[in-house]
Amino acid sequence: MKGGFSFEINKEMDSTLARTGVIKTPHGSIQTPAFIVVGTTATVKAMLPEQVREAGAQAVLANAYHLYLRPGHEVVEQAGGLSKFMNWPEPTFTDSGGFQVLSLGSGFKKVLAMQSGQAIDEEVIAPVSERRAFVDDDGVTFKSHLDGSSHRFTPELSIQVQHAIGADIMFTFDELTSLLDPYDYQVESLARTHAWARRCIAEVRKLRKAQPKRPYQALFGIVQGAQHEDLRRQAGQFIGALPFDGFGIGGAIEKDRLGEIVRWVNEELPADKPKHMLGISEPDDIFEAIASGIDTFDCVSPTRVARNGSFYTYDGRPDVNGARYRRDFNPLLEDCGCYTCQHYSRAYLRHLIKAGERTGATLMSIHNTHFIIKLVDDIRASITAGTFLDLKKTWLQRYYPK
RNA sequence: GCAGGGUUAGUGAAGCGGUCAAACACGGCAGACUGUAAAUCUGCUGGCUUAUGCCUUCGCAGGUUCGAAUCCUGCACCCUGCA
Repeated sequence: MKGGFSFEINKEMDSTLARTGVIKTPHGSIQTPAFIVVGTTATVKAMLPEQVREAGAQAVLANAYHLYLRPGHEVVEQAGGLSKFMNWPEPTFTDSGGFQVLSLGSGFKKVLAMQSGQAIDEEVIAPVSERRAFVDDDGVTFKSHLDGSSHRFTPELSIQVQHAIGADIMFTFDELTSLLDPYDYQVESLARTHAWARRCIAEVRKLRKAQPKRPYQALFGIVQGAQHEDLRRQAGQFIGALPFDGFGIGGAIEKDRLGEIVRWVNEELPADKPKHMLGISEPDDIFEAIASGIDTFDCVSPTRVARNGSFYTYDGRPDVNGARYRRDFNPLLEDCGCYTCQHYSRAYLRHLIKAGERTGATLMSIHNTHFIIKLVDDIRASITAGTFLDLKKTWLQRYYPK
């Protein structure tokens, strides 16, 4: 226990790296493995905090870059911190803004999906003239997506912003590369991310010393290295040797090799600290990540996809906009315990989404969030019961039929 | 009754002799979405289809022309003025 933060492992599997545990933070505990719902701008899009809670969420992850731009991290600080500001009295995380190095930089306007074997052409990396984020060794210059104004993020500023926002768990400022960046660039970028990790630690020490009465805010170091085993292991060793409270595994990962890559990293990282995987939530990825030692993970997908009409079922992820649902008065998923499925039909939800009614986004988000959290709850229970591998096999066979 | 204006694909609306199966918007259909520039984006949207291909379409009927959604005549309906 360090100032209200701790991680305790309850059950470890023999045959895989999967485990259950509890992360304790000043705002409460997280039973792991856990899906952390994304609330980028201090709100889970289209959902009230009560609905997020009722869907089973234990924690929310917001974004430093977005809150720095609007409303300003100092506003969140003055409000009493993220939890109080957004009326989410449970644990919170903040991402460092590292993702925006890619999404506004070389990945600007590009699909950042973790697909392998796709056609590789110039279209996949944004030309420099179109980018809104530019990296150098000291930091990143962003052009705001809101008004085009220039902003400079450094590891120090990211930590200052995250500290002001007041999340229980912060991440180091890292550079997220594209899978398509050449090896030489991955090496260069990794060195930069490592230098930044040290600077983040120095900065957080300074802030803790200056404000000793604040609730403890944990800092997780991020491991990069793309799809290269040597780089991933090197990164795991380097970041793992630094005094972080936990770790984030991020960056470009070929979907098919997710489990393998996470295993490399987790073999290098200290086993007794929590591991967060950034940006995943597809069922197969969830099973792979957890089997490879991941304790928590976050993703925009369940809520983003919900707003566009897709909903999770045990048999895949169809789209309610389909004409076949026009007169389908069944719930999205039979026997689903979520509020949406208890009260609304596919026909109604299809109508709401088609009509652009915000309630549609809300109800769809409730279902998808509930579904993914329920899946992770079931996985957690299966690890405890020793049936994880059975669940993994039967669940995935049904969801992804050949 | 007189004088103008109008009638284009599911809807609205461009086009005003050939390059028009007909811009564009919406709607419809299908697909995408993995640390949220995402209530967004992409494709298709007369029929048949492998098609640089054929067939049927621009109120209705007829005509001019090598060629008409585009010009002329008649008819039908709608709108605006004046009666």
